[in-house]
Amino acid sequence: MPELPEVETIRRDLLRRVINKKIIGVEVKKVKLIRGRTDIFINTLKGNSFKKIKRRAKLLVFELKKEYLLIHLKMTGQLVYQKEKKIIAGGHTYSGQQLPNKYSHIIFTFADSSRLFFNDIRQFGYMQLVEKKELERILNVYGPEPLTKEFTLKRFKEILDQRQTAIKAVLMDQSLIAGLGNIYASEVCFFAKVKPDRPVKTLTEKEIKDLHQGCEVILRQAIAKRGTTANNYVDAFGQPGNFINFLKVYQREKCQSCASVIKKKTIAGRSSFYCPQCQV
DNA sequence: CTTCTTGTTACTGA
DNA sequence: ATCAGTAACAAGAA
Repeated sequence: MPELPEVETIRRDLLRRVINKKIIGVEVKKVKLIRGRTDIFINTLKGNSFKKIKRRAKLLVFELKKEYLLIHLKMTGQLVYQKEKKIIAGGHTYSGQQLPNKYSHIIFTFADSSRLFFNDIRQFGYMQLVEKKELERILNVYGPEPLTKEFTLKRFKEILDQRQTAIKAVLMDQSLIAGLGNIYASEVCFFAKVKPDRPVKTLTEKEIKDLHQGCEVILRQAIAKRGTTANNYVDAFGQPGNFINFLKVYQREKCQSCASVIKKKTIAGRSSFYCPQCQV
């Protein structure tokens, strides 16, 4: 499930490969993954090029000459970049995984014959063209980016203030804090030694401080390890992330710190993992 | 066959 | 009007 570290990894992977390359082909195999009109989508992208790639929460923003292409991977979306197919002896094509596959729903071809595949098993992800005004309206709904300096302890306290719900629900709410999903919200709670179902109003000063610090520490570590492949996430080169080896509680059977059996409980409609020994 | 997976949103009720 | 909780979406794995 791509969350902030996974989406950021893809963004950085793609930066040097696709920026300013002319898009010469746009193949749409599944119209439902495009929000808005498909003909406008294709006509706008053909001959265009990406000037910048930004990320807000889990949303990728590709800046075109005039408009913006939004890409959300939701749960099973992949963005995989491949250079021109190499033909080896015997006529077989060589590449890591053979693309396109049956889940490659949208394919961009660049002038140098390299391609960008949008794969999505469950077809929840989407691409959408927006004008600047609409972009601002969409991005304004998100809470602060946890890896920027606007995410101060003071701001975090303001976000928690007066809230009548569990800490993990707050961490996962994109309108309050941008980019954390089920995996990293669970890991941040472990970092702060706080049970995910703790009502926000019962948190101590130190716990709040640790939760705030945990957001930054966990996300930075996860980016350094190129994200978590718990299911089918891959980076822009089709490679899995390595942070799964560093997860403390998410989908673990035993606590990586004290070997207690990890407990599982549904919070805010999502399965939450925690150590009954380490977390209070 | 049933159950489980999760990001986002529409909807419901307080 | 605001906030919190939940069902629904969808398709594949076990």
